[in-house]
Amino acid sequence: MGLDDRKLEVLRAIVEDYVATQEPVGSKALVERHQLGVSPATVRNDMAVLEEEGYIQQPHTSAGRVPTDRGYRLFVDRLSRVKPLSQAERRAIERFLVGAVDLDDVVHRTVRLLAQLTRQVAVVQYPSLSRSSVRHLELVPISTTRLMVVMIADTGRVEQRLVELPTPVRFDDVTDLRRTVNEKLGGRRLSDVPPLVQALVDESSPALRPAMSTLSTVLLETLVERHEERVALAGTANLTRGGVLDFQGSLRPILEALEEEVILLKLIGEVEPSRTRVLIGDENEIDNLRSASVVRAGYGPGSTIVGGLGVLGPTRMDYPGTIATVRAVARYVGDLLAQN
Amino acid sequence: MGLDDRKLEVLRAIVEDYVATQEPVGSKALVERHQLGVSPATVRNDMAVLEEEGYIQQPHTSAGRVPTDRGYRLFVDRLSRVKPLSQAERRAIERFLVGAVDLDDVVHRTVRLLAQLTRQVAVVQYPSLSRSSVRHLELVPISTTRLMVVMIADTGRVEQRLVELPTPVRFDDVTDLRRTVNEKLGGRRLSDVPPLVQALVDESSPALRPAMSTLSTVLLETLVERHEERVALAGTANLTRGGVLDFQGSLRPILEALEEEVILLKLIGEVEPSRTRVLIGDENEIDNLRSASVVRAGYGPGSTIVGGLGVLGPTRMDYPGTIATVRAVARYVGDLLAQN
DNA sequence: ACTGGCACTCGCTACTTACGAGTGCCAAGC
DNA sequence: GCTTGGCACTCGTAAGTAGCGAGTGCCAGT
Repeated sequence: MGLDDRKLEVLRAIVEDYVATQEPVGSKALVERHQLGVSPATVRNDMAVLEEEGYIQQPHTSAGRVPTDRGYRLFVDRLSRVKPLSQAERRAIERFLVGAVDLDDVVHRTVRLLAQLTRQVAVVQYPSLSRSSVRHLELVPISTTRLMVVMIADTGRVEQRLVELPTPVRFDDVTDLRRTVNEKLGGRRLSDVPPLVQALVDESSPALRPAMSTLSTVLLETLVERHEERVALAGTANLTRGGVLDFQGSLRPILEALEEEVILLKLIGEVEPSRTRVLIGDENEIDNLRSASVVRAGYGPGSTIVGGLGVLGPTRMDYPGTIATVRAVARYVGDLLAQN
Repeated sequence: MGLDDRKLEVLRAIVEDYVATQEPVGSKALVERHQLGVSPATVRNDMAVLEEEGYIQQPHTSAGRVPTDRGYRLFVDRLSRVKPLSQAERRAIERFLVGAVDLDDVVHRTVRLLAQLTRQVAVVQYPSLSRSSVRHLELVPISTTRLMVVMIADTGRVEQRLVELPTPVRFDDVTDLRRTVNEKLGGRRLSDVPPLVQALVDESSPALRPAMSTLSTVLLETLVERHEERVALAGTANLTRGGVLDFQGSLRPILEALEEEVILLKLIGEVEPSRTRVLIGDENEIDNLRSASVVRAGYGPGSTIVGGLGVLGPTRMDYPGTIATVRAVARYVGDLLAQN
């Protein structure tokens, strides 16, 4: 498959023009807007080859060409030049993130920032508990048979949950329980907690065993099984930009997918070390999102990764710009977390 | 304005048919589908009057009639028969809400339930802090200059926030601080807290005064100013039902409004004692939502109200059904909270 | 290998026509 | 005096037609 330099150049031009205008691009317009140094007829021949190879496509016989998912993929992998952030963007990021008081605050600001900068739907995963360690476990007696357990992770995540005890406990008992769980679990990675829990019960004094038993069940539920992961979402209104043309006619499936936390996690949470990842249309595993693209990156203090963030938009998307923004925001957030 | 019984009956029929079919309803169809006992011509005369009074409207000269906001209002106020919940709905509510472990859990389940039952966008406000009392304030030392303050309200709300202290404190100091704040603030209504805070600082020992000072600033910020109120949202995908016909062409403004927590609060949070409230189209204060209707109710244990919940949908909405559902869900949630 | 020329395709717009649902009005009837 | 059947009228929608033009593929010439 002979894709010489000019053909690649033509593909790049098609992608750029189509992204900018949202209209199928023809040979004549291409030659006019880019300095390709050849005639429309030549471009047409190149386009015919590109179409044969599946990189572009005609919506109807007598229309211009539109990139296919495969075309975007090639563009992203080999043709897109890195687009440095504008000064304004850098400033926006800093202004937005400075003054966050809280992990919650950081996450919310970040997700809104991302949505605003990319003009797309933004998703930010909270630092994953499975990649966090227990900093402290606090037990707050609410009544003699009720405890509020608060887990504070080194990533700043805080989870709390009410525990209904089978037997009443006294104040001193709570102190006991608190000391025990912190001794055993403090500093541990969340993912290492489950096997330790049984020991927790075994080693506690007989009188406290029932209490410790329910307590540890709840701990497991809360920390490992249930809201293990959380996400924040913003910018759904951006889906309506560009008419209903993107997303093959209906926002329905997209909105439905975005309602499911599980799906968002799958989308944004499966980050591999330090790479920015782009999923284009069909490459997406979720059926409802086959007409969308995702750009995601991992973030975390230093070079470790504690969570993912990214955006979702039409396949017809400004990839270079979006990738640059997502990457930059991920880095800023990582730095911010490192300061704690 | 002579709106005799038959005219009202005609209006009701128009609303019901239009809601069901989404199409302007004509005199002939009306007579066929409802037993009005009169001829189409008579109905036409009635419709002319109803139109003159502003209750209905013709999209175009030669089309049937469509209710106006005013028409829906009259319908809701005087014409709609209460529609009892189906057995299936009752069961759904119970099944959905049983087994909630947590306030967060309750709110999330509720909002999804509401969205599913009404097939509309659902909004649930967390129990308002301003209507809550402090049950307990926990201070967890993270380092010598850092505290995690956790506030547990009687409504189940839990708020936490990291505090950066100006001076290092020892473990005993934290115990002191904890005792003091709980003595002064425990059991107080959140709305009564601000005036008490100054006393808190004044009465603490000189050594702890700087720490107490920042602590109380943060308390004020967290409890009163900042996330004072929170909301959960679900069912945005339901906006796409019925084409883009509802909402005068674009989902844009709606989605934008739903992104703003402040707006959601205004929408759902301003509940007055025990009444279910319906806002139709223009009655809505938020410009972006002028083409939508809101049905909301307050909820809380017993007859007190701690928060609001409701749904948002097209003005062309099944009001009786929606009202019944919102009311029922509010009651169930209230009962659930009462059990704590 | 590139280019200009050319016939061809086909979606889009504009225009016309036909249809029919729905109306308002009026004169007749209960 | 309300109700009713009749009837002319309006007007949005659907279907059909024509012309335009962007864009193409192909071919012969350089």
